[in-house]
Amino acid sequence: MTVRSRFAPSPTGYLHIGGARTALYAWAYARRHGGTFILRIEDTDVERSTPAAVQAIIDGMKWLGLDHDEGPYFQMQRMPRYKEVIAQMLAAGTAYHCYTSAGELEAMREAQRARGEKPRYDGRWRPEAGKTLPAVPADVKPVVRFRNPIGGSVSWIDAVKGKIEIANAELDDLIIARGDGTPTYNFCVCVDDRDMKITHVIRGDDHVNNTPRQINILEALGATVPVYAHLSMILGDDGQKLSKRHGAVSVMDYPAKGYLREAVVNYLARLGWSHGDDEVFSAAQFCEWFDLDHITPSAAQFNTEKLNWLNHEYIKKTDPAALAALLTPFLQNLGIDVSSGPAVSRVAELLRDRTPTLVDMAEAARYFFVRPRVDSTLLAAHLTDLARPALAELKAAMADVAWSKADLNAAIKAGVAKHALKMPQMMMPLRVMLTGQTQTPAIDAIMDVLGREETLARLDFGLPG
RNA sequence: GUCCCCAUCGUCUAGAGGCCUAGGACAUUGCCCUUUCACGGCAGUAACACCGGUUCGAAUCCGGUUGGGGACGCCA
Repeated sequence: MTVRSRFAPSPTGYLHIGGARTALYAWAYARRHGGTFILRIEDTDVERSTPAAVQAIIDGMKWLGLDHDEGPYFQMQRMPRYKEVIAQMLAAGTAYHCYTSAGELEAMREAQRARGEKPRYDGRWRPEAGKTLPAVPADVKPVVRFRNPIGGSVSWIDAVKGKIEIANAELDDLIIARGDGTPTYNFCVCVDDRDMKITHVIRGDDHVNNTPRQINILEALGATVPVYAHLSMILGDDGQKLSKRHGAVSVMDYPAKGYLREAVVNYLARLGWSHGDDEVFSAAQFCEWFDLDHITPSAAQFNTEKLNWLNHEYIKKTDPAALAALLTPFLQNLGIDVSSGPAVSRVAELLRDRTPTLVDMAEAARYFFVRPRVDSTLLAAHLTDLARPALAELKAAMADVAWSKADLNAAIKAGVAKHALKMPQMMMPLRVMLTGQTQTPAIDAIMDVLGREETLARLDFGLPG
């Protein structure tokens, strides 16, 4: 059997982190088994669906590197097909017209809730042998309802959660076509999954309750029931549910915040799935390893600190030239003119080990391109009278020292030795004068990257004579 | 209210009856390295929600309790 998996988002907003993980898993499963990954846009909610959201989903998947083999299919373009199937079901008696108005339905639910019952349709228009149906009202456009089996139960072996069984008594006759004739979600999913020969449905946890209904419809259609794998939700950093109000983040926020694709994919892959003790692995490796058996059934809390760590791991491994290309837009965002300073790759190489995101790196890189304002109090805290003559001598010596890290280092050490200073007494004032701060990479390396002219220019600050 | 799901260190997780005095990773603490800060290295703190049962033996199986989450739309 060839695996056919799908990602079927509804285009009502950006691709959020939970959706991204769902897509990643469905994609990886297809890749793992040499199968087909299908993108299907579930846009039957005309009110809320937008072309911008479709684009956002496609952009998000593209950034993550999740390529689809088929689609995108749009449900709105499959209307004739749905109507055809509805007509067949009506003819076969697996569906029927219901003239109960929306208002009546609401009242019914209200009464049921008041009685402490589970709200559901009471089946008043469901045809039964020997049953007299109400008179058809003239002013109501009927909906079409699925004729759900009455007795017994529906069960399936969920690839993540194990066996789940739900009594048919819990299910009512759901609406599969609205008064205006447009089909509804649960029905479209069934027709599509059947027509597209989906073998594995990997989707969010919130669909567990829809699954028995879909299985019933699939069976009424004479279709094969796919394997279901329901993924638990991702909680926010604070353990709260992710929602629009509560930091539901778009995947595209991550590149904007300076995260690397590899890190986000790796993090998402690892959030809710595991392969022994492996933590850092590529998308390709993930595709080789991914299986449904090692997906965690419980909800997972997003942990930005771990993402930061992972991102840093990837940044440390990225070569300076590639890093420079990634970093440059972030520098420009800070209003930095990259042509005004050293090669970005040299800066990136120095900063690589110390900054977990590209945003952090860009901020840390500022003084390489923009001469810092040196706080006199800060300088005074590190510049002792003992060091002044040594620094002045050093500056003079630097006019002709060979401009390499090693030679600069030697010159500094010579000064330290000659004036019987401790290393920090020399290093710290240099650091502050050169960068305006006390936490930076090695001083000789900074000078090397900054260049003779710029270094000497900066050493004018606060130095006597 | 009804139904469904979930439950191992603060967090992500390993674990599919003995390999577990519960392993890894992030975070955290201490030490080392060091030219500051990092990086790196080493060490430490830290968990099987609770109660019963099955078994020679349970984190692992079963039941219940508690806690958390989800679903009950002419939304998807």
